[in-house]
Amino acid sequence: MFDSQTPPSVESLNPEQQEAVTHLEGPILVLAGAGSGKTRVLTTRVSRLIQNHGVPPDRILAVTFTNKAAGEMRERIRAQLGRDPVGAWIGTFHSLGARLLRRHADLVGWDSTFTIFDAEESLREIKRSLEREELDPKRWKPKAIRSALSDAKNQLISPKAFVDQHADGFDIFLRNVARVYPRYQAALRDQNAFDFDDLLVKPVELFQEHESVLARYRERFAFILVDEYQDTNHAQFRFVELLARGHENLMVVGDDDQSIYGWRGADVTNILEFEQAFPGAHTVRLEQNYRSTSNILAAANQVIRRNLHRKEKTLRTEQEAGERLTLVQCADERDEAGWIVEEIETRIREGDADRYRDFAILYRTNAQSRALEDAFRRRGVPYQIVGGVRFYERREIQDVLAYLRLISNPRDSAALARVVNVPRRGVGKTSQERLVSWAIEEGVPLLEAAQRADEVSELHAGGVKGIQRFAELIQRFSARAANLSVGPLMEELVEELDFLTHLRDEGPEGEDRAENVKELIAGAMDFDAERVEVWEDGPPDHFTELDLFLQHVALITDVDRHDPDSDAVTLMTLHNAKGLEFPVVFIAGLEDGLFPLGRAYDEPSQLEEERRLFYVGITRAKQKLFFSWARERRRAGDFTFGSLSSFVKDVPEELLEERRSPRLNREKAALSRRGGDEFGAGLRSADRDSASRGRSRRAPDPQAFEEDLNQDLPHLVKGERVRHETFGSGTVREVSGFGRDLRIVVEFDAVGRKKLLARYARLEKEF
DNA sequence: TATTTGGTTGTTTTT
DNA sequence: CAACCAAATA
Repeated sequence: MFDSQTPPSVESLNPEQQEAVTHLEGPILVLAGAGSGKTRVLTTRVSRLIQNHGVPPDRILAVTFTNKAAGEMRERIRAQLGRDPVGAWIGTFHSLGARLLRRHADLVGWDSTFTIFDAEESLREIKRSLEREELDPKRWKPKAIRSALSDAKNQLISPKAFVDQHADGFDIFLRNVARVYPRYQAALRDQNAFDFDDLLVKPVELFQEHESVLARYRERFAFILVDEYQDTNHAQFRFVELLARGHENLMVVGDDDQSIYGWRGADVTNILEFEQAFPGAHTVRLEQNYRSTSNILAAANQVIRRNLHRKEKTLRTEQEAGERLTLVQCADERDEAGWIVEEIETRIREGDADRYRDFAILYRTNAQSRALEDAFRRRGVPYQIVGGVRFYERREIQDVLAYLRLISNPRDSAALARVVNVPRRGVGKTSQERLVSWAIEEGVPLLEAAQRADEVSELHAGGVKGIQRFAELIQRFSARAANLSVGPLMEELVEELDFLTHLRDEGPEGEDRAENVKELIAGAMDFDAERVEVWEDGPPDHFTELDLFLQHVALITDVDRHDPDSDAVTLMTLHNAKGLEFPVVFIAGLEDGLFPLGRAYDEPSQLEEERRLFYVGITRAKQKLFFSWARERRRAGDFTFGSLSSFVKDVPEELLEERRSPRLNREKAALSRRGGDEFGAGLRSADRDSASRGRSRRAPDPQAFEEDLNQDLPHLVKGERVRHETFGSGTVREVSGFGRDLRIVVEFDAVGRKKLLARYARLEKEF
């Protein structure tokens, strides 16, 4: 579009875009609706700052939501400028945080060769902390603790502050979190590790506690731009605020209607109250959509206007109406998947010049990908799944990475624990425990203890040998890492461990695992440290390429790995679809209870977030949008009957074309032919398990399903008196959701307030 | 110490 | 219907 045209022209931009692009100094908020060309605005502004205003690229800081977006931004700026904006910092909050910490870790009490713990590793560490506090990980769910810790960190609440606040509080859960937090944080420090949240929190701490450092970066980053501002949390806000105060040359771009990360601490008020936080801020609204047909856009507008808490805006388009949206009713998730694949093939066959890569299927939960994947496999249609079981989270990948982590950071005990017995070295659980306690007694790092395993009297001879062999190997590779790049290093390591053979011996999945490791090595081979880190005056010599590689893989996401050039249908969650666009989009699983999720009915604000997610999904589509839902779906092992999502009911009828899957049509026809006698040989194999439960005998009428769903649940009303088997008598205080997800809050006379799922609680009315 | 078994648990969404 | 984990076995 721009090619290498310089200086970047603003003539092809609309007046609002021009206003944003040519804005020079002071705070500015760009409310950019979906598909309104915000990336173009961001890149053009950066290019112009450099080209027309002589701003040196290294005075610019741009924050994006994904690494991929950062890469694209840099690429487009390069295209506009005709050269790379050398020295400009463009990246995600997390990668920029990591970069800062590489330089200043010592100031916050860490070492610059720190390791980054992913969510899984941090969960293990929390378990260890729980055990050390003698709290039962069964009773206190590590995941719940992790999310509480994450919330605390995102609120910039330090361990000390958290303890002050909750250690003597009335909430037992928070009291326990207060016991774990300091332990957990100390464990991270001992291992010279940060978790994801620390990458945001610690830079803020760094700035707050070291004024001169802050002053330096304030001075340096004379222009700051933040994309997807609606999804920033408090820590991120502080990060930006600290840097921008003073010059306040801050441009934030976002859309409150696309705020979908509230559950992980994102705070919409950041965008809603930007003008208060930065008085005198200029505001520009981009409401002209360049992406979707007017039918699609009209649907999006109608859906989102049901939300009460938003900045009023309406997207416009000059595009023609295009096809109507299609709503398809299916029998179950297999039928749905089959129908989608079929439809894709039909559209390609009929040659609307569509390629596989023009299609995307979006869904609410990762679990839904399974049925879809099966259907694509069966039909031999190329697809790529983004998310779900993430590549870097696979066990074999994590194992190889754990070796590398330990090689790079000898204090990483978590990594040691993970692989000291992989492949088997005869070092079982008890040996490991003995080694750990010896290390603690002697006060030496775990890896040193491993080297001196022969001094640990309680260890068996075989164990000692295994441990020492392991420690020796790590040491040897640490030395190699200094002057060997990652690819070859990893290859040598895997070779030495005979890791691929080890994997292949494991069973049927072994070959796949071996392939994954090969892919990892291949990736490491073309790893280019320059992509991760730009050191103005060359990399300090205590960093190896390995260190940077590990940082890179810790922060890479699945969306980053999405390859838009391969000709395959994209399957991903609605969350992952943010910022992307496709000519044809399917939104699958549009049933109440699934999308919106049942528990979203607890809180109006949660329901609004779900609706924004739906809005994000709709606005991904350029030409054609499909909705699908299934009357029956297997979820968590058992069958669920569903009804059409209430969200779809907000889409005006005249925009919708309704269809049934061929299978439903056949069943319906068969049914009416037999005049209501539903017994028979006509059932297809997919129905058999449900038939065996005697369910598919019922007329497949959605209304009937709905009623059936509720029939054995008591009809409960606020204020009513009920009786529970164990809790005794109480009064109904709150009723939300319906069907399977009917939830109630009961104030019990004896035990107080409880949240219950009616499905399980077996409440009886009391008279 | 390693492997198998059986029971439990859980499904939002992710940097 | 997983995947994960603890206890029971080989």
